[in-house]
Amino acid sequence: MADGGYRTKQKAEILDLIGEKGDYHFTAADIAEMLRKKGSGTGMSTVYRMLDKLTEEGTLRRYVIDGSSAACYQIAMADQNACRHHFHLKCLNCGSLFHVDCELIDKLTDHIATDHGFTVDHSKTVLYGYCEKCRTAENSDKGDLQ
Amino acid sequence: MADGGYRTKQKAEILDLIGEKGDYHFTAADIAEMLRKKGSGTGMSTVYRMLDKLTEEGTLRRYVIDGSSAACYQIAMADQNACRHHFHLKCLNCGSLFHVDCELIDKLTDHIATDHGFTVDHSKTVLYGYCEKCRTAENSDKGDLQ
DNA sequence: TTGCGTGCAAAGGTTTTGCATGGCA
DNA sequence: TGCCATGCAAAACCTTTGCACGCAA
Repeated sequence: MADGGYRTKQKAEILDLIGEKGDYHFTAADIAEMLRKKGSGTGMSTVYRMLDKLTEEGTLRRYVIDGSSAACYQIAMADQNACRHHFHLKCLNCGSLFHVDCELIDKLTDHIATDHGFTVDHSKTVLYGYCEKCRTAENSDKGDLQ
Repeated sequence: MADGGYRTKQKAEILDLIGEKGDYHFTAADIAEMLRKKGSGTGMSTVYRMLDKLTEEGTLRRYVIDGSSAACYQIAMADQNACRHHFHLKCLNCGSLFHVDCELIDKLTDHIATDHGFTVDHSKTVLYGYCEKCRTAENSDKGDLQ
């Protein structure tokens, strides 16, 4: 952890929880709640300050998913290349977020860059649609729960 | 305007201002300020309610650009059918929205549906990144101006 | 000891909601 | 006349900030 500052209990706890999340995304509130459940007295502002710092350092990545008000964080993959094959699918019905590794996205990215002169940033991009479970339900029930 | 409700002065004013923005994006606060400058007494909640409704109708598209706190809106020009083979590319730097027709999107869509069990809705999906003009600028100037 | 890190509470900004009133059809 | 639309203010939310205290180095 490229963390220049002091080593504190709170930092360790937060980093631990982030590690637990692994490849999965989380919000500041998620971390705060997990801390609370663990009996830690760590406050909201500390969580935000840590997440901010880690994001600036490049350890985390921050993104805002359309529709939700709170920002999501996720461990940043080591380098750009690792992230190139990674994209996010969000179900408009149940709200699930899927992480998919796929080489086809690479082709698409290259094509867009080459033929359309646009560099796609997959860390900021989310594909919206309907997951398998909700695919059928979509037709009958149009109630949006984002 | 596929607006099922009543025709009111406020609606007309807001739609007018949105029209003035043309292809360009704006926030709720932008609209509110423009209204204020025009001497309109239209309130914030009315603006939000209109933007919400127009977004639901598909007339507008809503984005949350990473880093900024307020949501952006922009006229969604094309209809569902036209958008099927259609990418939306939004530049994170200059805010331009590009519409790109490309057969590769079909391959990607099919692949995701078949192999990942997820139906992508392209009318709701925007790929974020940097356009040709901003691509070089991004490297030299890392200061985010969203 | 130095000064970063933390906790609490308050402030800030954006968006939503409740409720009474106003205006369109 | 019915019912949607509006305005205002308050609330809800997420996030940031100020300040005093605690703790790592």
